[in-house]
Amino acid sequence: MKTYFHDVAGEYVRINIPETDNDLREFMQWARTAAHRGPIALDTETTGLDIYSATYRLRTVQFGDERTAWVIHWERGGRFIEAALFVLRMAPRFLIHNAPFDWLVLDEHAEFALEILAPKTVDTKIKATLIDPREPHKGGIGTGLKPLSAHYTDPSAPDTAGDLTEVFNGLGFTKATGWANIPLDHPTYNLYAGLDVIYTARLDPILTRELARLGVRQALVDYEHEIARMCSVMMRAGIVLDSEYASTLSVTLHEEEAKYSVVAARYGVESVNSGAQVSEALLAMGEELTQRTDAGALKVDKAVLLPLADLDRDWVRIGARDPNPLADAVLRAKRAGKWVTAYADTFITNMDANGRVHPNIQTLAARTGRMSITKPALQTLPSSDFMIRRALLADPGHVMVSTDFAAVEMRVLAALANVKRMKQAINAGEDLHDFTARLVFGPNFTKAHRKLCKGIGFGKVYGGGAETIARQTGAPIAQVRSAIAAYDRAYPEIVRASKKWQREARATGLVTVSATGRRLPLDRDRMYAVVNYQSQSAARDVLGQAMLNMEEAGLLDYMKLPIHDEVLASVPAKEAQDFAREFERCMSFDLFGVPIASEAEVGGRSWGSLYMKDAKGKYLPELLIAQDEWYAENPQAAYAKAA
DNA sequence: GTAATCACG
DNA sequence: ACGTACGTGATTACT
Repeated sequence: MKTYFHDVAGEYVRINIPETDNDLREFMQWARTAAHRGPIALDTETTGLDIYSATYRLRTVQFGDERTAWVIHWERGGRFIEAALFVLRMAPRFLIHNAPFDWLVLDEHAEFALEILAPKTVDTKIKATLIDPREPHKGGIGTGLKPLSAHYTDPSAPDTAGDLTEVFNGLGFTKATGWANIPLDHPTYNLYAGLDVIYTARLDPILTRELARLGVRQALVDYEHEIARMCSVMMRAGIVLDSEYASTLSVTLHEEEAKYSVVAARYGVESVNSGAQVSEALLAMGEELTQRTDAGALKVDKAVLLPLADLDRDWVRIGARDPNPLADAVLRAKRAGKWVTAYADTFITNMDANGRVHPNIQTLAARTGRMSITKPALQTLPSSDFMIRRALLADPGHVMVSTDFAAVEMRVLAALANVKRMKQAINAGEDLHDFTARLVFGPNFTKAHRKLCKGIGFGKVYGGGAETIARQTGAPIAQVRSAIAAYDRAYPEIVRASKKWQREARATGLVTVSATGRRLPLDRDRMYAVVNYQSQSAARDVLGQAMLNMEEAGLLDYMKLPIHDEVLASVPAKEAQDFAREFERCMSFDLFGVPIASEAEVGGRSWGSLYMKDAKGKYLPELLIAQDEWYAENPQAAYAKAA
């Protein structure tokens, strides 16, 4: 046995690295006793974060309590693996910091199913995030093991991951290659591997006390563990990539980017992504640029360039002027460049040996509790065009179904603020913006009036003012101001709720507490954002409730992605309509007297098939048949779709 | 590392 | 006293 000692919060802790069968027996004996005392902290060291890459390896599994850690060298195989598996099976409770990662690592590389480990797990990151979801650079404690340990248990806690980068460099490795190549018996590597579980073990009771002190209910903690487990199942399954299509798309977009970069170069712009070069060249061509960025540079973003290129927001010729060829080329080169690097190429680099991508779903990413999806960023794929989503496919024999909530943030706000007339309108099944326009402008309201009322509704949910609403809707500022006043008279409860939430937040240390007990930190100079935080957070929990309903209904294995107000699923083609009704049912319920409603759309094999529509939202049958393998085999369905 | 930009709900 | 669009992820340029 190799043993290291280390000072944690003024106390010596022991890190054991078993080497012989006897050492392993001692480890298992410790585990039996420790499991009786309480949960065992658990962590893994691996070759990196790309769990599904072909060369990925699990290197060590660490177990521990507040004073003792055991680093089990999984990589040595045989008895080491047996001992680790014994404890994984035997212990009834585990503490893991950021559990989804270790669940998936052990599921994929230790054949220890997350269905078994997840119900035994308490995730200290979930607990910490429910106390303060903010990262340090946004004014919070942070949610990583290092900032949490420094804050709660030991100010001198080492940055175990960060410090290892220097160790890697000293050994001739990089941050990227070190995790795979550092010798298994390296002292610092083993010491830090062990310290991580000790810090996790010390964190948990403190976080538990803190949650109790703040009045956060255990039900919220449990619910977040369920959501994390469900998302881990989705991450593990992944999504089929049409790799041939993605490769072709990559080439096409690279060519498009190159073609328009050549045009831009004719006007002296060497790099279309350089704002300075673009603005200088446009000024030289006699264009006027008036808008400035926060830092004072001339703004040359899409909103500025489109009018110069005589294009509307849908990139259609307006006919108001001669298009500026440089503005046009920069727009097209930048779009092609972004789509290929951020999407098409990322799909290919993230693909596993089975042709699937496994996105990383962070279940509590935003301070409002919203989830985020990275590698690839599947929540942000272009929706104006089918071409990127076309690369992602339903499972073999399946088709894609997407189910959306109907205007969920407005409905949630009506429920939270108990907006009487709004609730009546929603319950009566009326179009909310029509209803509002009638209240504000009378029975003879126009389409422009409806648009303005819709904009004001957005303004309420986002906390926007008259200027922004005027800019967004194109209505004159005076009309916007009087319409907002009329809106506030029609729905006085929203103003009242905003004031109440702000008052309560000031009294509880700039934290507004959501309907589910989620703590949402506010910025002192942006208190108006409280309406947005409440609506966005409640909408996140409406999605969470719907996800729980889905698992209850046996739909988990069909779910692919949560996208804020939408769930994407892959379902057997023959039963797609039945599945669609089931997803709608799971996403429909009452919230404080407001019906939360949803609508499912059934597509073909590719996600993109749900976006093969014209400007009016009508499906394009020829495109469906040409681009989607399921519609190619079922052309009559494509024509029925458009009818 | 910061700024700017662009993609989404 | 007044008014403030909200929340993300990813890439590129530039210091």
